[in-house]
Amino acid sequence: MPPPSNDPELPVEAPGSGALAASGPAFSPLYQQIKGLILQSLQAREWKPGSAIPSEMDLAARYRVSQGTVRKAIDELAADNLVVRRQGKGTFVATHAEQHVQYRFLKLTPDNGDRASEGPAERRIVDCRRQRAGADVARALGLRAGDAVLQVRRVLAFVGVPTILEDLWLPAGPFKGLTAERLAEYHGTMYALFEVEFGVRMVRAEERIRAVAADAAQGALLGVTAGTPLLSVERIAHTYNDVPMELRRGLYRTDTHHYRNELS
Amino acid sequence: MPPPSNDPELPVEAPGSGALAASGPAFSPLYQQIKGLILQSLQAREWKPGSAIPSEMDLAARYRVSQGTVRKAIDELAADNLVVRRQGKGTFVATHAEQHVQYRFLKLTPDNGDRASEGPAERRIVDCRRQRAGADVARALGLRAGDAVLQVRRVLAFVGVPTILEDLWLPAGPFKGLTAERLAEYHGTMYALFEVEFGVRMVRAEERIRAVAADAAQGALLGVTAGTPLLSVERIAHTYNDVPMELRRGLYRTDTHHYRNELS
DNA sequence: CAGTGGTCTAGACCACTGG
DNA sequence: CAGTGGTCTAGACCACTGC
Repeated sequence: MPPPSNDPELPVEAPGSGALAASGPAFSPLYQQIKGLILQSLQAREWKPGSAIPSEMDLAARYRVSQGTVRKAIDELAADNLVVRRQGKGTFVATHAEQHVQYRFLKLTPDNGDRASEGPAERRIVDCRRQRAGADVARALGLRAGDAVLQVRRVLAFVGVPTILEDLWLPAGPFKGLTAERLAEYHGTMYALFEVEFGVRMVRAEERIRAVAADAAQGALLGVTAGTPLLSVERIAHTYNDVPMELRRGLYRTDTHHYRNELS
Repeated sequence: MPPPSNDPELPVEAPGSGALAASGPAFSPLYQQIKGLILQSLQAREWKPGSAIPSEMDLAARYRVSQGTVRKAIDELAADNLVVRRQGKGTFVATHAEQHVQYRFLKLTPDNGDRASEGPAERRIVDCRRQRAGADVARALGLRAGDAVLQVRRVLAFVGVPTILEDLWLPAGPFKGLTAERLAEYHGTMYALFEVEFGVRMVRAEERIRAVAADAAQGALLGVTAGTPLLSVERIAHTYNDVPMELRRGLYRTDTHHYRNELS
């Protein structure tokens, strides 16, 4: 088979033939384009979280490229945690539910032992209300001030000790129908619920961490005295295409737990 | 060319031919073995930090494998930040010096703008002494309690504001001759100095983060009142082969800066 | 222009999974 | 056993760098 040869179903081809305008089109390799196409199918929920996507051979046939090219595209999707490869079985759409790694975004770990040894966290929904976004929340979520948002407040406890106090803000549109009851009923992480009930899959997040002093109300909920140093973890979680879909502010007690991070 | 065909210079071949004992040898692909060989050369400083390693073709010839196999090995080394690829130029041994990313392991960022906009940190060595390792330090560094270690204390300031107070412990052996003077003289990050002066290249680190209250002495050095919440960042940095070579405990002011982390 | 890493293909074979 | 992802090869061509 001769090189790519502009087949149907293939998007534009960008390589450097022909005179280029200033700040040229910036060559994009084939496998990147394939990655983009697969990404579109993921966003469109053509394949559901947890289920298998077509085999590399099938995708190669669909896009009229070699298996190796599809492979490289999937390699990157797997590196981005959008997809999970399982030898002998297939490639699966990543999911927060049923994933070995529960609490994928929670980096708090008990000082001795791992999180698994603690058993599941005990969760208590303190509050869940609909309100209008302030300037900060609106900016973080890409909304306009005054747009409707849902605010959730909850406490997580480990082996009976309240350890995390979290406030979440979600855009009201995509999460229409979320109530304290549904949050309380659901068994599994919040992000799993978002996937299953609202079709919103969180893909990436960034956190800003600070040390703060607990105020009286926060102290009461966490069982510490006002003034106790706490870790403030402000997180913005994104769906596909880097669209922000959640603002979360956690206050972590760090007397028996710590935030663990790997650098390389 | 027929498959691998057991040439000289190649290490053992593990594939699944022949009867295997219980808990079998666990098949190791060729490119992993090549990666291991290149890693050995890196550790042996066969190629110095910042200089180029042989081209993929040369390495393929040296190890009697195809270019693609070398490529995959180097891909992983690059993903581990041990090596940097530069198209058209070659593949280079990664280095803390002369690296675009100054302060590769420092995740503290000003609340507005990036670290570059602040200009270089002002560094002040408070102390540098030789002492015996306590139990904690010994355990972290893989030494025995009582072994000689160097302790360094310093303060980093940004635009005139003292922001970080750090205590470091280093095994005395590999860092023989390190003094406050040499630390003060050196222009560049500490990890660059370790590379250049002592041949110790830090490759990976893990951090445990907590919120603590400043005591009087710490507050004085950082210009805050006792009791101010600070981020406590305990880091263990490793050289090749996951050998721990530094224990560092930083106290970060987070009134104008934050610890930034990406999750995926 | 030669040399480097980067992309793409095609085909063979291996390891793992499940029926 | 067939089907999947994983490895390895060989060769062609492309994009980037520097002389």
